[in-house]
Amino acid sequence: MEKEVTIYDIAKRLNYSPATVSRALNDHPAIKLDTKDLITSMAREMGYRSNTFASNLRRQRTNTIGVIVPRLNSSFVSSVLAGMEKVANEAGYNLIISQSLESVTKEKANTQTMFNSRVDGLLVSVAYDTEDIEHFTAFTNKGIPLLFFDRVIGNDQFTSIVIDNAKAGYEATAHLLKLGRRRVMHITGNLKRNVYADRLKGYKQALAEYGIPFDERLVQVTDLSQEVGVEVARQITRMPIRPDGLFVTNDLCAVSCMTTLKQTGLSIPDDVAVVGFNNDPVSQVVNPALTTIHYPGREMGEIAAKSLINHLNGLMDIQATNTIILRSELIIRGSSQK
Amino acid sequence: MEKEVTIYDIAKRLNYSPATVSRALNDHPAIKLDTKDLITSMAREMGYRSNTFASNLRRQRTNTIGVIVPRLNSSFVSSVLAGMEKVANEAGYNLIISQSLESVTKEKANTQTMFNSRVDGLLVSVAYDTEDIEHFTAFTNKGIPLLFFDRVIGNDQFTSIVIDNAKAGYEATAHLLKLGRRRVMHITGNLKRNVYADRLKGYKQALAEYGIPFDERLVQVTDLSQEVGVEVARQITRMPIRPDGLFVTNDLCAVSCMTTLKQTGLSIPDDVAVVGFNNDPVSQVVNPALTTIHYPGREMGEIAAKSLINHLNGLMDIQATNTIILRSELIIRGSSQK
DNA sequence: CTCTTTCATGCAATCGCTTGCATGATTAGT
DNA sequence: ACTAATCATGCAAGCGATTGCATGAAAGAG
Repeated sequence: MEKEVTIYDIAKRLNYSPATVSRALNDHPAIKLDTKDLITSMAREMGYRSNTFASNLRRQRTNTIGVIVPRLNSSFVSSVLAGMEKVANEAGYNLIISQSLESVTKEKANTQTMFNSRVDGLLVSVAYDTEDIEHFTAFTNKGIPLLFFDRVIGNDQFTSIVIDNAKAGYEATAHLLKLGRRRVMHITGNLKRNVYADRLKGYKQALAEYGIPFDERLVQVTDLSQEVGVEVARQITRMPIRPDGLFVTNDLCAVSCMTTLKQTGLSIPDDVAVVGFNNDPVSQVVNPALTTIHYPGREMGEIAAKSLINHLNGLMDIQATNTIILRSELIIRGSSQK
Repeated sequence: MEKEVTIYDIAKRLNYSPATVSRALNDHPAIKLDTKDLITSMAREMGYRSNTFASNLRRQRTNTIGVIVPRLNSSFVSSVLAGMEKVANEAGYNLIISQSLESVTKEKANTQTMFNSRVDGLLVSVAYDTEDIEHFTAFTNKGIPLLFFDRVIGNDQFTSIVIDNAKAGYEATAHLLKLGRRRVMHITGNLKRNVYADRLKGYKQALAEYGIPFDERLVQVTDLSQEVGVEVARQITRMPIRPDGLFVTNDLCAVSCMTTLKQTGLSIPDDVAVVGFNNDPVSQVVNPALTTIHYPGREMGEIAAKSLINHLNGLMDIQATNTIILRSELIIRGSSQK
């Protein structure tokens, strides 16, 4: 176990003061070029590594961004994180990531941890049952920037990055209606979450536009799990008048529903045309391939991280921006159209 | 923007010394219970939050674990991370996560960052093209525990957490042979990686056991991407004597290969029986469902994190353990057997 | 050749917390 | 009642890097 090398060691060795060493290492303009070279090369030679804590302690900054997501093991979330990590890493920031497991309680605990870790900023996609945002006020009080993505909180004081969920919901539904479907069922999640509420809005709007009365029995609020898909399929087969279209706001759930429907002898898309959401890898491999909404996860992650970092570096003020909307896209595949 | 509360503020307010406050907050046995209560409640009242940097700086410890994975957006990796996060969080550790994007260069950079961030320990799954492990010696020199999982480096000085890839490879292949298949093709990844080398070993062993000569033309080393799957399918259709079995060491690749084969009119499993690897969600939804090896990602993450943390807390010495092998399992589905 | 700038560097305080050692106050032991 | 042991707390020295201000030397001005 070697001893840790500090700027004092370098200073002593070269007969400079620690101050000069510190400045040289940070490329301070007041230091002669020769000196800088000398110091940096000696630092390398001695195996110096800067002590982030001492530095953070002194400058009151951490170069760390906190990320809170509902769950880590989802294809969408991992794309988002991949995007964030890339951007953050390039900008010299670290990411500390935690999952709320869809519970506010855990979300609050995580928020507190992030707060204590003194992250420079926070990126959040809220849990399934988050209602208020009090646990984030600590951040705003301290002026720590906070940015919501995907699952956002409808609140003017925070910047959000989302797709136009209403438009996506509209397009998904309109697509089915355009194909002549008239009884379109809609399976979605907790309507407190913007993403689901907005998609429902789009669904209703499309119905209205096609002159079809809204039937609330065709809308089901669920947890969008794979089990729910199976359950819904069973219900459908038992219904006296079956829906001829199905818009599920999650691909995994849509797929499990679709395959169950197929097993019971229904034909996709003839009997029921299905549209999912997210463009999860499964949507492409299922048979027939699932029509879905492409959700730009990676881009969302990149933009979220970039916005936050730009703000931190004073290049941009996210307070000024209220909402950033990314482009989403309907991808038509075999589950809705031959 | 409020001012930050420190233990000095609390001390002054209660007429104690900062030392006592510090001890009380850390539940030190030498402090009277009354005093502790008094101090903790005052801390809460004043909105105190401990300064991790000052603390880390002083104790030379970070309570942070670094994780380096090849890529974030894979179903397997996200399960692993989910497991790690859960365990780490419960034990009061933070995770800082970065991806090598399958490049040693980036892996080295990430390693350096982790080193500078002074993580207490490191969990690594190496990149596709990592050859040597010199970039990790800095850790061993400093006595920072290092633990490899999944993609490990065959080196005695490090602890590894893996599944028995040879056994899994054997079972996958033997399954196909047991079904009467005689020309089993094997699509795999870089043989420098233990996971692929071992699976190949298992493949060979099964062949030997069934008295089938090894034919190296039936083994292809690829990057296991979805494109490769398509490519391989094309090759197969062009082959004069087609394989009747296919063992692909990645579900996504297997699935894209399988669907392409189906498109060209071949029947699965009649013409070609397919076995994948990982039990990725896609394996269940594809038609026919893909026979695969269940890879316990979540468990692997949990065990990796737990082992590291136990080691850090002195409850266990990972130096003593060389390899931890998790149970994997062949899941037989329609792609190999009706 | 003297006086003012400019340049390169050093001094020393500071960030907030931890901890070995010292100390005074209780309590226990005989 | 007197000494020893125990307890609760305080003192002060760090941990390593940063930075406003000061300083001595070199360069430029007249």
